[in-house]
Amino acid sequence: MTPGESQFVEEMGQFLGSIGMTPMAGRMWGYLLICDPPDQTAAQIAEALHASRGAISGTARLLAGPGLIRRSTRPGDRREYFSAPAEALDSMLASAGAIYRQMREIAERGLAATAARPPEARARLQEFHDVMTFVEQEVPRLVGGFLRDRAADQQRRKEPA
Amino acid sequence: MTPGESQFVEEMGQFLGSIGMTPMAGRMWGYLLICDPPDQTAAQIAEALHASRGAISGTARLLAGPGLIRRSTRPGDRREYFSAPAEALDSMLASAGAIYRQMREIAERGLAATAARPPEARARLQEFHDVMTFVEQEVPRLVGGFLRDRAADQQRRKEPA
DNA sequence: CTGAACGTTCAGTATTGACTGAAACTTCCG
DNA sequence: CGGAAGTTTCAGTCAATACTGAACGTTCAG
Repeated sequence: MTPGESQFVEEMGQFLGSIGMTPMAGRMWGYLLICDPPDQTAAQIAEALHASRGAISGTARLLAGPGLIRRSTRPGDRREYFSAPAEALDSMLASAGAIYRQMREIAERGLAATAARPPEARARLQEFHDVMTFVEQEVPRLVGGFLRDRAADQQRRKEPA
Repeated sequence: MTPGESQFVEEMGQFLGSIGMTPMAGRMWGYLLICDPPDQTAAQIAEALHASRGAISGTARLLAGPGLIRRSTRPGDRREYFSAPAEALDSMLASAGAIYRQMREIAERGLAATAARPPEARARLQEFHDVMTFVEQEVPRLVGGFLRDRAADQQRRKEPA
């Protein structure tokens, strides 16, 4: 990796670390976005990131869970290959959607807990809940549409009329 | 606070804590969403949350920065009042937008750092960048529209034709 | 079967950082 | 000018947790 690439990886680490994931998850995800070839073994990643194998193993589970990376194997090759495929963006934004869902659910429990209160005391929480509900429904739809359009564009570029 | 309300506050704390904010920020924000009256002094909040005044002070700065809460004063009253007004939702979603902006910026630096690479090696990062750019632009617009419609609805309810 | 390569697990470590509580600062009243 | 009420700041403490590195389990080659 060039210094610039290394800095990109590190920035991804810091950023994802700052929003609740581990720094290593950010580094690994960032590295898999720019590495060549796109499929890398755990050992390659560990060396590139100067990290222990244990950290890679744990982080791989973390990222594979929500579908941010893909694990694949090859016939006659015992090693496991990791990659950050294009579909991962769907997964990533779905995870982001899960955040909104959680907030909506918390708001619902809060509304239940304040059921005895006068409406004006619950108005703020109610609005919070309504906005979360809206976002939870509409944002995935919006982004899904964008991804579909984009995929269609690229298809069209390959097979021009 | 009833046990149910207290649990809601705690859940907000855990949740915001899990996505990069401090637990105290979540608790304070949650409490301000359901407290009565809606304006509370630092001392009242500290007592309700069983927290130190120092923690409230620091957290108040943290939340007031991105506009999640409002600080207000009253004539003849040296105390400061905090509240989580409806406008705060705008601010909150704007902050969420800031996350997408940061990711876009990081992606742009990454693209710059990999400028020498062949296009297919940069495709994943490019797509990531494009999606972030789209989300950064369109999500605030979408939510803004919802909030505007909602405000209009409530206005209409107050002044029926 | 032996040994190597690979992956996982887990105890230990080191760092981060959230919160406390006391001290300092500011503002207003008598 | 005291003094009280409110707020901020900051050093210290404590818990959480990200990562390391070694031991273990597993799969395949010779």
